[in-house]
Amino acid sequence: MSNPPPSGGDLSRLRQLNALSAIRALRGAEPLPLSAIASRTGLSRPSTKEVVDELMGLGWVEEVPPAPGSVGRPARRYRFRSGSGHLAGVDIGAHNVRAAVADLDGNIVAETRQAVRPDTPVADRLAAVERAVAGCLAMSGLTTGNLWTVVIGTTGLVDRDGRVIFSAAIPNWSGLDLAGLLGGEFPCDVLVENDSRLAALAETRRGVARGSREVVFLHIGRRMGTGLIIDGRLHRGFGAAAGEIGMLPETRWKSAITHLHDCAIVPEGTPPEDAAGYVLAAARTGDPAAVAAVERYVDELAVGAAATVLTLDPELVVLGGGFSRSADVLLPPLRSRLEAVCLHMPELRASTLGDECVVLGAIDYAADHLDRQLFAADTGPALPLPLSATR
Amino acid sequence: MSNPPPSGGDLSRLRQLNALSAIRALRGAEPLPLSAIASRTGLSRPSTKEVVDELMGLGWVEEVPPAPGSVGRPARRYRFRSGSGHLAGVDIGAHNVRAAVADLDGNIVAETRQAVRPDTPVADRLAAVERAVAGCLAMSGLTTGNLWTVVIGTTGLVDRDGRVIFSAAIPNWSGLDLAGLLGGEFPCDVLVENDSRLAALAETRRGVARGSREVVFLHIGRRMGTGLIIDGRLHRGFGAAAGEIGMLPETRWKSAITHLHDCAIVPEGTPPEDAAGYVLAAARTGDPAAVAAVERYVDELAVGAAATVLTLDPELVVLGGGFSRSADVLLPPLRSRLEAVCLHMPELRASTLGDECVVLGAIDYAADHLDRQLFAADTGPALPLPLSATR
DNA sequence: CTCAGTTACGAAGGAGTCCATCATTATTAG
DNA sequence: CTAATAATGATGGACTCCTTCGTAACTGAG
Repeated sequence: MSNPPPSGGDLSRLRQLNALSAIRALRGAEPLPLSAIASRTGLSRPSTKEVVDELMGLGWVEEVPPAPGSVGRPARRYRFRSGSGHLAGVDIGAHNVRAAVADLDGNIVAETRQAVRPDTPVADRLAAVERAVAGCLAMSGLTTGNLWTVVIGTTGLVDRDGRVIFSAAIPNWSGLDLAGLLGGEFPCDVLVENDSRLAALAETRRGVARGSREVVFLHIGRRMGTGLIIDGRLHRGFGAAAGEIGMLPETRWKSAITHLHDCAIVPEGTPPEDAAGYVLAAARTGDPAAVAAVERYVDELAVGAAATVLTLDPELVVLGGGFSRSADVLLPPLRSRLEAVCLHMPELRASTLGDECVVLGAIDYAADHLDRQLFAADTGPALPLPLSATR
Repeated sequence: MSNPPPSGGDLSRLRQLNALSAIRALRGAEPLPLSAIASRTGLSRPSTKEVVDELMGLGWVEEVPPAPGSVGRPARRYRFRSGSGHLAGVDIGAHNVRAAVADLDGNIVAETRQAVRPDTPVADRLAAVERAVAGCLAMSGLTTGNLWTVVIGTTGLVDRDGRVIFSAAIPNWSGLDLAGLLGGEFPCDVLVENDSRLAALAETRRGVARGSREVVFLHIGRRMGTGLIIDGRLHRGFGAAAGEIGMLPETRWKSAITHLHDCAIVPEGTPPEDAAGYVLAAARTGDPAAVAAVERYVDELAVGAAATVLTLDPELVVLGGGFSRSADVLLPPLRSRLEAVCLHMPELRASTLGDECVVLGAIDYAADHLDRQLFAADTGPALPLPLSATR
């Protein structure tokens, strides 16, 4: 008997809604005087005062000194206490384990990186995760008790309980119950998500896709993957397998990289991980063999990209991943391939976030999680949260 | 300066929320006594009474005679006045124009069909639309004034303003401003949507996909198309071109039908539109040539289906359209093709709604539109609606 | 330095909504 | 006809929000 949500309700519920409304007005904004909060929440001035006082009592909001220099009595200013809690984001890759800690507004306060190798044992990799987070906390004078949410990004498919269903990039990673293993280390929610999806999220929040609600993030590198933003939110799919267009043989995504690796111009003895970069660089200078190899590579890339774009009809396609540094070489041919088949051609842009994009996306996902807890319109009490304990 | 929504607000806003909560409890349910409404809305009994009285005054709710046969004072019962407004759905196809009128709960009260031909001039087709709707209204003793929303479904791409961007099935249909042309005929919102999408919606509301929030609807027939339900809602895409995977040459969707048409077993002189049905029927009896033709057809169908499924990872794929009557023949080979590539295999089901599915979907879309107007949490006044005028 | 002008603060009174409680009423079972 | 049952209707109290008005603090001109 899952009743439809109460949604309306008590007087106290109204107060709660107004408090959330005030938080929403204050989040990520400059310190605001009461009158500004009032106009943004639609409340009257006295009511706003009462709400803000309550939020100050709970530790959600703090007062800052008034701004001088204007005529009239100076207005008291308030701001969201973004430092009253913190979020951690982790990126577990084959070669690196990155971590970052941010405040509740998503501003990064510390960041660390640990080098690992693809064959690093699982236990060591997990230990590296803990060291990376501990390092961030130490750098910012925090403890795990200050963390409200931890988000882990990793390669591979992750089910909704935080288990790695399948990962090709890290040995023995498949089947690992990441949320379970790391959940014990932190006294808060620990969420696990696919890395490409988190990167996609970061692009819509602080990257080139800011403001777009329908975005396809195309991860191009030694492996290819996609992250989908639909209606402004991460799309996971029913079985957490959304965006796996590369499984379709017709896309040839798994073998596409060979067009770059096997290019004749690559000097003998180049390490395999550098070959693609070499060819892309050569193509930029106009080397005919390199250009031809890139064209063949993009031919393959474009099939899966077009399938994704035709299915979803996004506003924007963002190129990310290791090869996105060579976007100037890749974008024009990709654009012409897509234009040939797309009814509605999306914009194409290259990511500018760099290697931290997954960690940033993890932080953004944690912030979203907080928002969901706070603003879920149809849930019961939403306000207390850890704060009541930490103040 | 689009302010973030007020979301909280006034006392009257709280009353409004509670009124909506009561409507939600009453919608589509049996007549309910006050105590049941109270427990579903979370309100106290006296408050519920007040809210329901107000809703009766506005015409949203009506009282029905108490149910006898139980001990104690009989409880007054209330129900949503689903007949206080009506919704119209229209399906404009190449061969038929269908219309239906339903009450606010989506129960069909009248339905009509007009035969047209692919080469019927645009003006005549539009006239048929008006006759079809007028017929429904006449059958149920209504006028256009009783309509709260009209939804038109049609083949082709439809932009968000209700213009047909492109349609291959109906000549001179491309570029037509359907919403503009038909909007003048009705004193209410007129929405236009792609027919496959509406069929998909109908499946999730009253068909085999009821209860699923991630659904791919595969329209198979002389033309192929898809309708996507993501997170329980129709996905249109940024440029209204979502689901057009058939544009990708690798899917060969446009030529797939020839495998059925050109099958050697089709008797000389069979009209083209019956050839496919003949082959599918023959395949059911085990005719080797027919089975082989169907296999080849499904080979082509499966590529686009797999691309859509891999991109979205739905819970369920519904086969609809003319050929879905032959689902027993088509499903097994399609299933094996998908299982070969899908990481997470969705369920496969055949539609059971039949030819009215687009009209039903149009009605459901109209009901959704009403819901959005009513329950949009973040909008200002939501309650008045046409009722205040019609009571 | 003083005073007018401006802007924000704070308190008081009023209105609307919700809740808990209790006496009353209508029906069925025996 | 009486007892038991279950819903109704009315009263008073609590809470939140709004409007209004007098007061406080700061700027800038004379």
